[in-house]
Amino acid sequence: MQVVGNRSAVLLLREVFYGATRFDSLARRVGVTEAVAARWLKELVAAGVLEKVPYQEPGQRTRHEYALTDAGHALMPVVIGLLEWGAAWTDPHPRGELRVTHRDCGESVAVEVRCAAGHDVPEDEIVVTGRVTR
Amino acid sequence: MQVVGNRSAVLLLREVFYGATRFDSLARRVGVTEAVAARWLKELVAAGVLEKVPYQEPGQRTRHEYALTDAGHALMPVVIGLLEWGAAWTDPHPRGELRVTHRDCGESVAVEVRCAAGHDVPEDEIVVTGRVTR
DNA sequence: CAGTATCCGGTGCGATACTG
DNA sequence: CAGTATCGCACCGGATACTG
Repeated sequence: MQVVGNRSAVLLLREVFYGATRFDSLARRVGVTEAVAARWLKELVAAGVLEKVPYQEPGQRTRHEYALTDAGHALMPVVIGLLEWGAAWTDPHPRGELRVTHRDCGESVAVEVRCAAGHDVPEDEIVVTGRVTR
Repeated sequence: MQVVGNRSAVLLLREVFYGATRFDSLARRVGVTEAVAARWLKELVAAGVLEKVPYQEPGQRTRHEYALTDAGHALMPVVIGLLEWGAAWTDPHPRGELRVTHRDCGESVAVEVRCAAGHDVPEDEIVVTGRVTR
């Protein structure tokens, strides 16, 4: 929650997932000031979910882009789940159709809960153990 | 993000998922004051992810418990995904082993990204369309 | 057990301005 | 394009006290 307990941070993460990589674009798309974007990007880098990758376009000066680390990629199911939930349970299609699809077959993707044995696990078959109900 | 952009709110949601239902227990387990718990529980009820259900134990006075609505249940994959991520990428096992398992087979559960055609979708096969990269 | 009321310090963030 | 610096207000949330 230290990482993801903040609105702006999650929104920034989402934009990187969408494909935005540059500071300016991220700040504008999330709708925060540069100061705020700078702060949370720094925090996300410190938390190890984003990293600044330098790159060079021919004839251009060196730039760097924000990219997901392994830990960041591992968070994407959560982002996708949130996306899905928003689409299903909040006001419909704020603007413009957004689609998340499988490149190879064109079908839309969704998150599912499955067990290690491969079963689809409906929520009422989930058991949580090891925590005291004080 | 209005619903889930807040640390305490997500933590409260998690505790309900874990099985806590009563005000007192929720506040204590999340580690916030009653005032804070009251505020976010109210917000979560207003957002339609929790509801207060009255119940009666024989010989006891009427009480009510907080329960997940359909929208709340739909958020659980996100909570589970967060749980999983925390277990995999942050400091290990803060205290006490917590396990999330499939009741029918005992295997641990995880969230997976799949497409409507049933394929497992690795992250690099995910395509996001319909959003301008300004 | 289930909250409500008040006080008050910390922080999130917008606005604005400036730097390489 | 990629930030940093400062100001000021709104809001988050702890401590404490009180109610049904």
